[in-house]
Amino acid sequence: MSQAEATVREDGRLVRGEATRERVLDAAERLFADHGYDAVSIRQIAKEAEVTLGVVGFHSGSKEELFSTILRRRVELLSARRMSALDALRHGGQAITIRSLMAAYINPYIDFASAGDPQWLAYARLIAHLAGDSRWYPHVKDLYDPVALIFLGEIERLYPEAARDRLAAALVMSVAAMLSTVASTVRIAALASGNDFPPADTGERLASHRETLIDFCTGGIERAARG
Amino acid sequence: MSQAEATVREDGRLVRGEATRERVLDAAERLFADHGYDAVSIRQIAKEAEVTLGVVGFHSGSKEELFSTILRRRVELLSARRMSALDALRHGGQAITIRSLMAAYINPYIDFASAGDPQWLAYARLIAHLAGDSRWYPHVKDLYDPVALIFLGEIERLYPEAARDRLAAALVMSVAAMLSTVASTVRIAALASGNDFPPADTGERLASHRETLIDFCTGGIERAARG
DNA sequence: AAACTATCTGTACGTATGTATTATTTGTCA
DNA sequence: TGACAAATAATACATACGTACAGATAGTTT
Repeated sequence: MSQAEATVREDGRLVRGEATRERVLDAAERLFADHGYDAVSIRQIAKEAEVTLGVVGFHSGSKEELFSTILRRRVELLSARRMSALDALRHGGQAITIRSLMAAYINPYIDFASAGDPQWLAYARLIAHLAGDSRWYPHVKDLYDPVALIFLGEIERLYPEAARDRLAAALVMSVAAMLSTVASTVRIAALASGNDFPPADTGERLASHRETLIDFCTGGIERAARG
Repeated sequence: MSQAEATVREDGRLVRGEATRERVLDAAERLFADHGYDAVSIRQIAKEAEVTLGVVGFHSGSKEELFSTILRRRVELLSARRMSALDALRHGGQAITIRSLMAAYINPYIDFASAGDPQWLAYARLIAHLAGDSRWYPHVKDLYDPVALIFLGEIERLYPEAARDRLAAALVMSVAAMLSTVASTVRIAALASGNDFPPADTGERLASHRETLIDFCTGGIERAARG
């Protein structure tokens, strides 16, 4: 198990060792996002974090615990943003549309990923790795499905006549589209320009694809629901 | 480099060693699809193929060459199906629609993945791993982008007023939705049913999501193009 | 200041990895 | 049938891996 659960003390300064712990988590987050879980060694993480090997284990336990910690570290904030956006829709007076619903789900993710914080961008790209590997599905189920289920419920209210598994499939497809937008800005640019490796300013490009993504998911779900 | 380029000889029987080579490729294909490139060792592949360690290297060269070979092995057939479906549209008399276009792109993939051949299903799931890892982008660019670019050209002809990078983004999103449908049948079923791990009959479930997928991509691109 | 404990260093262990190499077998063809 | 080459087996090698642990260090508390 990982030690050091507390984060800040009363005077606001970090608890002893907490800064180190966060450097380790940040480094691991970046590396896992770049290369995936298995291609990254604890020694690489230690070097990236400018820390000795033992420190990684001390602060983060085993490699799987470290990965799980990274996943959990930001999910709460992401889920909270999504839920508060949804609550704003629910109590906004106007009727909920599928577009406003998808915007409430997608915008927090794109906001965090494109705001300039490289760690949030890394986290966003890291999540994209989870989709392809059924090994992480238990984590996905725990961390991301609860909110997804709530949004799925809202979608069902919009299309009461549509089959539930069609809507569920369409939502999963929307999530895949969202994740791929973050993971594949390079491919999008390459396809659009014909050039091989256009310069990578991921943050800006992401923001520029936000509307396209929301439109795409909106139209996709609408059409999938219609049948 | 891998030896044994020939496949069959005049009498139709396999060239000596070719059966072994295919067992190795099949085993590696399954394992890579299940666990990803880095989580699979050459020894596991050898064991799965019921072959000694040296045989893998003899027939398939290095691990990266083996992976590349697996990717290349089926792409030609997949691309050919897509192109002939597109040609049928072009010379079919009727006007091309975005839905028929997406069906031409998606159907061959879903056909292969759901027809019951476990190796094609493995290949289909393997491709889903490529999207998240920029390390394989050069292969994606060589193997899959050429056909994707042709379809992108057709999409542009349908929406001449739409920005090209919006259409490119929408196409990449469609591909992501397609891949996730194969990779995430479990998650779809879990979200739809509320149960944790519904029984996995991936082939059938895949086929049942075909229309939803095509509808989703159709509606998504339509809406993304409209802006 | 002294005792204490969280944090960090350095190193070691056992195992697994990708690849190369050397024998041995097996099929093929002159 | 005998020679040759392709195919398979067996082993070795250097390196990297995840993890554990004993000792040193430095903040904190009494």
